[in-house]
Amino acid sequence: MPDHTRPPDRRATIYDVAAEADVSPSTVSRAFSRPSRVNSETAERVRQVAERLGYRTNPLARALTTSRTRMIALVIADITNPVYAGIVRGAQETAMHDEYTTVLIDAQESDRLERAAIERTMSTVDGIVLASSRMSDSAIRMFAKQRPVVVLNRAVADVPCVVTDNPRGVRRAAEHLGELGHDHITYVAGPQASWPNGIRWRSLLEAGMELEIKVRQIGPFSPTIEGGERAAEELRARPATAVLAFNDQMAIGLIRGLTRMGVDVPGEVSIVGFDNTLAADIVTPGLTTVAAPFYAEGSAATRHLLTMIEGAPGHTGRPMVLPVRLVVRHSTAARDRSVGRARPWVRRPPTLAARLPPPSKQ
Amino acid sequence: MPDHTRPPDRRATIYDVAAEADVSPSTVSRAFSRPSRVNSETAERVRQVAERLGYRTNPLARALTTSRTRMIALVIADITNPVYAGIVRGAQETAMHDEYTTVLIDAQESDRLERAAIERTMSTVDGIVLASSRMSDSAIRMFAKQRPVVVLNRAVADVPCVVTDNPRGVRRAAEHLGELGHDHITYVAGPQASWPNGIRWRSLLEAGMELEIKVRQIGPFSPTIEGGERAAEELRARPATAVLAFNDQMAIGLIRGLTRMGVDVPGEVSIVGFDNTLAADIVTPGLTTVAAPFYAEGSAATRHLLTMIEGAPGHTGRPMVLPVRLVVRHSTAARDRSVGRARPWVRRPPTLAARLPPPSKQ
DNA sequence: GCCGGAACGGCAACGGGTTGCCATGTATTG
DNA sequence: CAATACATGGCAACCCGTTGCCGTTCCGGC
Repeated sequence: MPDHTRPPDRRATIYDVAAEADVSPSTVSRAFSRPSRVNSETAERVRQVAERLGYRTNPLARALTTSRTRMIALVIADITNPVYAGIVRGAQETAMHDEYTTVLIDAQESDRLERAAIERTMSTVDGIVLASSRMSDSAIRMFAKQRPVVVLNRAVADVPCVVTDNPRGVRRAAEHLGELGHDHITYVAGPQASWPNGIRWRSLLEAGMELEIKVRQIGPFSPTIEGGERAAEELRARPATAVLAFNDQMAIGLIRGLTRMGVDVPGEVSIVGFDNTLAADIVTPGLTTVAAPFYAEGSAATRHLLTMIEGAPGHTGRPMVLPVRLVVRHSTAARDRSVGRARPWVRRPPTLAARLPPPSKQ
Repeated sequence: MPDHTRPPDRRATIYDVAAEADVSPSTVSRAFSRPSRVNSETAERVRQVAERLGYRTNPLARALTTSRTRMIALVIADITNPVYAGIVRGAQETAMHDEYTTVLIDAQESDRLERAAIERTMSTVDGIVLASSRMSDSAIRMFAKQRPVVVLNRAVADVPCVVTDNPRGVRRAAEHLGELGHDHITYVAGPQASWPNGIRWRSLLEAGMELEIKVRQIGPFSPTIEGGERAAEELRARPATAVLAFNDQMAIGLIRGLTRMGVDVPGEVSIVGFDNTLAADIVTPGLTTVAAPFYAEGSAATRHLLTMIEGAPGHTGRPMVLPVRLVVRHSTAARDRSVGRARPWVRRPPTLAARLPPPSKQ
């Protein structure tokens, strides 16, 4: 016979409470999980005893039979990327509101790590939000078969997805540059494996067609400040007057690289970024950029996941699309028509900003 | 009698594997958790069958008996603060290396939220790292009684702590400013509840004593760019030539605010920040700042926590101290002696950087 | 006074592993 | 060759709740 007298350091269980309140363990269980199923006076007594004994129901034991842990996993590609802070906040607040706990997994931009981490975590969570997954579509679908999954920032067939309105963002950026007199936009590409990178380029192609603006692409480069600086060097060989960068980090790298080369931003080259991270507001000149609603992304994806967990069918048709907006700052300006198209950049003494030190590692 | 023929969608259990491999469930269990306890050929066979059936041991079920979940909680004060990215990385990589999963909790700078989240999570994790906790010492000690806890960026009696060498960082900053000819340093304070804020000010008092530099404090201000801008306004009434800010965000706000007021940084005022966030390298002029080893902090705290979980006694003597270094950029310069002490700031036309727009929300 | 049904509480079988203890068979030792 | 030790594997209890099912009790209605 199990001995349910407990040493004082052990946490109280329903058995301890049951013994003390002189009811059966099942009654204690029901007093908490299905109060309507038990006499209100009894329930009250049980709750009093539980309180006195410091009883808390053990979520693990509960999960074992209900197979619900009230935990969800949020997988992000790179926690050092500030973009994810808002997403995490949105997801976590939404989850917390429904009394779910969020397990954050940082995949460190690695397909392999991402898979391994998910595999280890999957059985302990009720569902998964994949923000900017680096895994293949088929891998994602495989996970989606075993647990509710919502994909963020990417469209995967047969899996519920939440994306931002990349086409509209690109379109707005192109319009803005067009209005400033630019008739040619260079897209500085990020990682080829990145889904947003692909759709941004395609959207630019389309927008260019409609607005009668020529477009071209250079890259891919790493989606970092260093990547942007490398792109600046490449731009030296094939100058441009208007640049759309894959993200803010790269745009900032471009500003730096160009400025250091003596090219005036926005005087000679206009630059538009993507994401509207805090840094866009700090860099000189302030970066014109397409702002995405990160908090709303995390929140929407999580809310959708929670409804799926509650049993609703995942909406696997078209992805849910969230609106974006263009934030105009000082990195874009009217095209300088005095400068010839063929060789617009003249060597000139570095401007103030060119005295910036080379980027140093954090 | 339990029927262990399983529908194909259910995950395989040790019972399925046992039946298939023609051994008892306990042998399957041991084949994974204590391979030495079972014949190597048998173990191999079991593993093969398990592989074929796609068996994974259910961590919840395991936790129920072992009361080890191989999960740890990492509680941070504010995920939108880039400072925590490195800490999270360090913690997570260290945990992952030992096959632990990290549950990230964002307390959103709220004592209440922090407590509630920990309370809900505590029973499902083996230990907790509190990075910049906003709770009271006694609340922290209470949690520490129930689970292994390591505190980061704060010293709490009777609980293992990991801190950075704030005194040395402040000292190095003061020396640097002293060498540049500054004989007076103004400390721009962050949140009073913040432990680092207190120790930084006390360290500055001490350093000032030794180096014969006068010090004073203004604030507290919110530890954000806006807070820094507000501090800049207050500085107008009580000018300074050298400022040490609680963190980089505030330092950047100071640079902005002062520049907009027509004050030259570093010509008229030298500014030093704390943390060496990415933004310190992006702002113009580049921010001189005290760099903390975030990754190492997260890593060290986690490693210590893991040893405690494995049964080692927590080292509750002096906190573990991690080294810092001063990163000199362009926000500090020799004191401009042509400017009078009493009223150093002359109104003058805004410099280039003063054309910056006011800060806009993300 | 009898009957059907609701309210309430307990029993016992799970869920999926872990582990102390014992039984058997084999290897080692004197 | 007997005695002992060790290697293996199975039994069954246990971790801590949850829940289907059944027995009582009590109530209102006829």
